[in-house]
This record gives sequence, C-alpha cells and structure tokens, in this order.
Amino acid sequence: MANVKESSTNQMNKRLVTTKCPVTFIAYKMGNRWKPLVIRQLFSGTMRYGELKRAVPAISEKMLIQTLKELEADGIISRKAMPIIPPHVEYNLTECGRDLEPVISEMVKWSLKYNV
Amino acid sequence: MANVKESSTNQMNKRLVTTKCPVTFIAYKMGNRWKPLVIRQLFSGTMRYGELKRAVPAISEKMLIQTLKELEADGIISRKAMPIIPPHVEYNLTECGRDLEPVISEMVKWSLKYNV
DNA sequence: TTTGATACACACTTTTTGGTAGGTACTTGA
DNA sequence: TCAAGTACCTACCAAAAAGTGTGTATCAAA
Repeated sequence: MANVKESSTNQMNKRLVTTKCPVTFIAYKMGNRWKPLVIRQLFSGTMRYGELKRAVPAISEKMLIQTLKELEADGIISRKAMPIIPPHVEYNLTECGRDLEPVISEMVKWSLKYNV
Repeated sequence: MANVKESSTNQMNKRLVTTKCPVTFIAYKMGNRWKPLVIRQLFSGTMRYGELKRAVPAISEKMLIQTLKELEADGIISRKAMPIIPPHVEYNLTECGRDLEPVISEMVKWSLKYNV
C-alpha cells in the first residue's frame, strides 16, 4: 500500500509468517489500529464515507481511506461510487467480511473477560 | 516495552482504541508478528526457551525474548526459572492464554476459508 | 462571492516495530 | 584450555505504521 521494500528481511519474515500461520494471516488482514472499528461500523449495514468518518471521530481522513482501500483490496469490504456531484460513495461488507463475525465475537468474549 | 512516547498522538490513539474496542484490545495483545507462533507452540504444553527458539527458527533471539516478556507482562504466559547452572527456564500458557483457544480456532477457520 | 459539503490524494514528519550484531555468566565435556 | 550450551541483554539501525497539513473538483446555498 505505502512504500514497501519487498526485499527487506522484515517483508520476508512477514510473508513467511502470514503464509505459515493462519492466525498471523488474519491478524494482518484485520488486526491493525483502525480496521476493527471500521468493520464493526459496517456490521450494522451500508455506510457512506462521511458517515464512517463521523462514527470513528478520532481517525484521520488519511487513515480512514487507507484503511478502506486495504479492506477493499483484501476483499473484506466493497465500494460503490455513484457518479454524481457531490460524490456519493457507499461501503459494505462482502461475504468474506461478514464471515469475520464469529471471529470477532470470540475476540470480544475474551476481551470482556480479561479487560477492565 | 521499548521507548514509547506516552504523550504522542499515536499512543493516545492506541489507548483510545484499545480501551474503546475489545477487538483492537485483543489484537494488540496477540496480533503482532511472532506472538501467535509462540502461543501456538505453547498450546501443546510446557516449553523451554531453547525449544521455542528451535520451533520458530526464523525468529531472532531479541524478538523471541521480547515476545515472551510481553506475553508474560500481559498474563498470557508464565515463566518458571530453575535456579541452576546452566539455566533452565520453562514457559507455559496461563488460564488467560489457554482461553485464547476458541478465538484462535475461529481465526484459523476464517483463514483456511479465505487463504490460498 | 464566499462558504460548506462531498470524497478523496499527496508530501512530509514523527513514532514505533523489527532486525543485526555484538556481549554477559557459568559449567561441562574434549 | 578452549569450545559449546544455557538463557538472556544492549546499542544501534532500517523499515514500516501512523499522524499532520495541504490541495483537488464540483455543486448548492447563503
């Protein structure tokens, strides 16, 4: 997405680890700072870019679109842009994204048990 | 763990996000590069430092102890050091760590469905 | 005519993570 | 006496992630 040095040991290890371990694989798909928050919003249905922005107020616009682009590239969400002015863009979970529900629900269970 | 600037926006957002979102909370606990691999090893029982090193060959010693220290600090694993020479140190999952099993199993399911 | 809303894009800097390469202490076996 | 095994620790550097600030086009309302 943003300036990756494919030849670095870091990237080699990342590839190694994500191909050898299913947990690390999914962790890289949905485990960074903002992805879970965006995914969670979309569980309740279609949302526009601006709605997402307001729903996750602490996120910067850069991180929001970056997150959305990555999720889209990974097939977790879909993007539908209406060719009108002013622009109107809708985001949705794909089937793959909706399949994250049981994963997320187990994560929430654990967190509620061991979090404050 | 290593040189964190508590006052940065980065850290503030991290705190915000991990306290407000249970998914992000657990993601930070077990979702970085090496933690899942180490945790997985320990699912099969007690292991010594050197055994873990051999079981996860690509990991550097620095990352291995760093990973172990963090998991220990988070109460996910326990460390037992025998006061003998040469040293003998055993690592184990705590109850909290073992409770990651259902989470991990859901993650694996998703990964196997959507991975190559 | 300026402002606001829409949904971004891009250059730049700060902060964090991960990797490299060395060293520690102590003992046993060759 | 020299190497090997045990379980680490530390300083340093490269790379990635996250954050800041500005700019884009188009239209409608004030």
